[in-house]
Amino acid sequence: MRYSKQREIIYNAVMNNLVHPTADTVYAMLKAENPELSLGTVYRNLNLLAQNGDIIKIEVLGAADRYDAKSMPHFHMICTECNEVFDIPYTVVPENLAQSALDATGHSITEYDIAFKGICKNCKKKGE
Amino acid sequence: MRYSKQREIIYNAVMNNLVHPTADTVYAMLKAENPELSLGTVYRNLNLLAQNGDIIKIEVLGAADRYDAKSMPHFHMICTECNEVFDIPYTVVPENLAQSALDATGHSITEYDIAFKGICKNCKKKGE
DNA sequence: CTCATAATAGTAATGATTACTATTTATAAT
DNA sequence: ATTATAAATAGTAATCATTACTATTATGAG
Repeated sequence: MRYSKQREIIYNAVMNNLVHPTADTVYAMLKAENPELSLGTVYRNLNLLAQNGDIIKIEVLGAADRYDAKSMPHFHMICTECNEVFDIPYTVVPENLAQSALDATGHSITEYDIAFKGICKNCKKKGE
Repeated sequence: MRYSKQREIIYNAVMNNLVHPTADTVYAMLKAENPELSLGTVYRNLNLLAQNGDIIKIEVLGAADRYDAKSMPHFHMICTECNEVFDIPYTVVPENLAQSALDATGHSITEYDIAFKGICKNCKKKGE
């Protein structure tokens, strides 16, 4: 893979971002400083970086995909009030889940993802 | 909600279908016998029926939503070989998952869905 | 420095789904 | 039964996230 300035700034944008940005968010963040940047380039590089394992891609039901700095594997929860995405540690799910499913159905599970929905800590506090 | 012939045949199509059809599949199934049927009508009624609790809507990451006859709550697994969707019983997941997540993060989980991927029983047999 | 080709910008296309609007139709009231 | 009203439809256009396409630019090996 050849170096490109665009890929570098896209990678940095994801790494330095606290929230879990969508492709469009990354594009908007960078467009001001890089007016010639193309949305297609953002998509292509985010997917390349995710394939490479440099960042991770979070697929969200019925909404735009989000990208995240690479870290421990974890699940995600989307807050139904503020629409922010939060991390849920891997450890909340028992390790034998795939095995349980195999035992129950005969189908071999190679991967699974859990999409949590709820009210985040912050919104709960506000609501009181 | 007022009666409509279209809603009736759409409902029956889902109930009598063994697989988990997409809106487009339902449309294709019915179009031959009902040439004036509109795809928008299929979508609207599938969603109405799902809201009503008469059928269930299965949201699939990166693919068209699927609909299913109402039954015990359960999760779904999509086979990466044949793309068919199979049921995974609710019981493979421990009941306290939402509570574990709350304990670990402070966020209140109101619902969650698990998307399983793997190789189904049938494809596994074929592969041998 | 030169050249092959990877990566880009900009735009068009895609696919699932929803929105819109004129027309049709179910059903409650006359 | 007739009519009136509002819900439902057909058909089409619009939306939104994403990918595909193509001419141009730029990386980096030789």
